[in-house]
Parts: sequence; structure tokens; C-alpha cells
Amino acid sequence: MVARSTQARPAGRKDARRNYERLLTTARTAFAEHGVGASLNDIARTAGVGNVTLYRHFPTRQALLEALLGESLRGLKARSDELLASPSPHQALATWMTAAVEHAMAYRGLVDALVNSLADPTSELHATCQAVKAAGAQLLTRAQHAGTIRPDIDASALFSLIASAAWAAERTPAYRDQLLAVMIDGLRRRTDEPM
Amino acid sequence: MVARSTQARPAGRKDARRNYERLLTTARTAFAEHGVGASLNDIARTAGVGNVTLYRHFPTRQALLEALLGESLRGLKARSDELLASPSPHQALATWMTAAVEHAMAYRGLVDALVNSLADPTSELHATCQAVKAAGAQLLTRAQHAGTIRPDIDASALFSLIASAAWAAERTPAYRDQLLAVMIDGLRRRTDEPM
DNA sequence: ACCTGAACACCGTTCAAGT
DNA sequence: ACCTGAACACCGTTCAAGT
Repeated sequence: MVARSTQARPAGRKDARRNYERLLTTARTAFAEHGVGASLNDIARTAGVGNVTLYRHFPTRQALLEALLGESLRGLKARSDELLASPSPHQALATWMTAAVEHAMAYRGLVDALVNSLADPTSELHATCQAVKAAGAQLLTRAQHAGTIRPDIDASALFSLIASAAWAAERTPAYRDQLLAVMIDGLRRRTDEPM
Repeated sequence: MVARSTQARPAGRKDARRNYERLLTTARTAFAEHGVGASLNDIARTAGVGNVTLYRHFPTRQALLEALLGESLRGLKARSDELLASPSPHQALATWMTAAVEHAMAYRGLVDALVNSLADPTSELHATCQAVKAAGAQLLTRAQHAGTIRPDIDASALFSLIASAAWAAERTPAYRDQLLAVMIDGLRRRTDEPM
């Protein structure tokens, strides 16, 4: 298990640390306003920093996202651990899926970045997304073992489902709960064939 | 009902018509290769045409997409009409949803464009997407009337669901059928509460 | 009427220097 | 060590002219 901390706040020169923090807070507001596609040059400019300084600290956009969201996303693992102790495996999975969708909607366009990074081992977000997927896998297999969730679904399919819900909910927020309800219901193991 | 034909092939000067056709075929292969985000300047260049010529024929990227896909997308309306005559309202909806997902996956990134255009009345794709949504609505309400589909879903939610399936399937094609199966199953009206 | 090449303001990325 | 401003090759869009 290679769970090394990605919280690598630089401990070097004082101005370097100051620039690092300024970039993070500027990026946070820029992403919140313009989505994850916000101009990086713009972020550097409003942070009062040369653009190359931004690139040195965060070589890619995904590195910046990891620095901003890694901690929160890794919180989904802790949430999963908690829920594993709850009485209803089915309800635990549903609750966690809802939380995961919320996390993936932190910024406009974020879901795309998350899904892309899961498919790209060189992405700085890759390990984080894999951890989220693994956290979901625990709850999924427990619910499958309990017999309430269809057994043909694997962790990757669950991740895709959550991502697609977040993607749609980002565009039509009014339908967020309904879309999630449909998907969670669709995961239920079929016991009847009435139609 | 404002269903005027959008097949407005220009009937003016001969070179204008030739450029129009060249742009269409070039755009088709460019979108197929690079997704709907393909460079428009590049398309004009390889079509052997000035970039402004492209913009005159197709003021926006969505206008180009409409010219390329409008006919095929409007085919979903015809398909819906056919399926309205089929014996099983439930199966008819499921079949049409599958077809709609396939249509939305014609080019990489297309689903995004379709969903955006549905929310934007000024888009050249707007009317086409609304027609698709309306086609789905017919099958939806028939199935709801038959009692097999949950009654709280409306046409917009169905469109969101189809779009999200297409979005996810574009990234993880191996799960396409499974994601669709989950969603279609989730639309089923709940008759039991076993859990 | 319809066309084209060049310009414009952007983008992410990389350069050559500065202290 | 760490920084910056300027350059590079792109993008979509618009310009001033051409025939």
C-alpha cells in the first residue's frame, strides 16, 4: 500500500512557501468561479506571481486540483470506513454514493478531471481517485454479500455510475436526487420479474 | 409546432455550395478523429477554404454539428413513433433509450454539446435536442401509463439519464450495457419494499 | 455575392535571464 | 534556490480587402 502523504507543503525558502499558499487560495476562488478550466496564467497573475512559478509548484492542472481537493476526497475513505460499521449494508452504500457525488461536484467540470485521472496513471490525481474507488468497493462488496445489490457490478462500474450522476447533476441540479435515486434503485438485486 | 427543415443546403453560387460540402465532409472526419472539440481553423485549412468561409456557413460549432447530425438525431423521433406501436411499452422505452445513447456517442464530446444546446435556446442544435427529448417523452408517458415506470420521472430527467449514460459509456465503453441496464432497471416502478 | 490572408486577444508551455 | 517577463505555437473570432 503506497499511501504516502501528498500534503507536500514545501519547506524551502520563505517566499516559495508564501507563493505556494497564494496560488492555492487564488486557484480555489478561480475554480469556484470559472470551473476547473479556469486560466492558469490568470491564476498566476492575480496571485501576483510569475506563471512559471505556478508551473514549478503545480506541473499540471491536476496537480493543482490534488492540492486543493486531495484531503477532502481522501475523506471519502474515512466515511466509507465509518459506514462499514453501520447496520444496513444497502443503506450504507447509498449514503456513501450520495456523499461521493457531492464531493465530485465541488467545482464545475471536476468530474471530468477525476474520471480522466483515474484512467491516467501519470496524473497527480490518480492515486486519490483510486482510493475513492477502493473505498466504494468495500461498501459495494459488503452490500453484494448481504444480497441486496446485483452481483454483476464491480467497483469500476460503480465509479462510472457515481461520476455520471455527478456529471448530470452539475448540469441539471434540480434532478440530482432523482437521478441518484434511479441509479441506486437500479443497483438493487432483482428478485422478481413481474413485467 | 415550428418544425421547419434545417436542411438548408445553400442554393447560391456554385463555389459556395462546393465549399459547404467540402467543409461538411472535412468536419465529419475531423470530429471522428479528434472529437467535437477539433480545431475549426484546422478544418477550414484542410478543406482548402478560408476560415471565414467556414464561419459564414456555420457561425458556431453547434451549427456544424447540427448540419452533420441533425438528420440522424431527428431519426430518433421516427424510431420513437415506430416503437409507440410495439406491444410492450416498457421494452419500447428501453430499446429507444439504448438507441438514443448510441446516437449521443457518435463523436467524442458530443453529449456535452447536446446537453448544453438543450439549455441554450440560441443554439442551432436546440430544436433538434428538444425534438429528441419530446420523442422520449412519448414513450416515457406511455410506459408510465402502463404502470411499469415510476411516475415521478419527467422528460427532462429521462434526457439527463440518457445523457449521463452516454457520457460515462464514452469514457468506459466496456460498461455501456451495464450502466444502461442499471438505469433502465432503476426507472422501474417499485412494487415491493423488501429491504 | 462570396471569398481570402492577416490581425487580434487569448490559451498552456518554455525560453533566457535575473537576484 | 527561486523567481520573472518575454517568447512560442496554438485557439476562436474579426478585420480589411480582393474578385
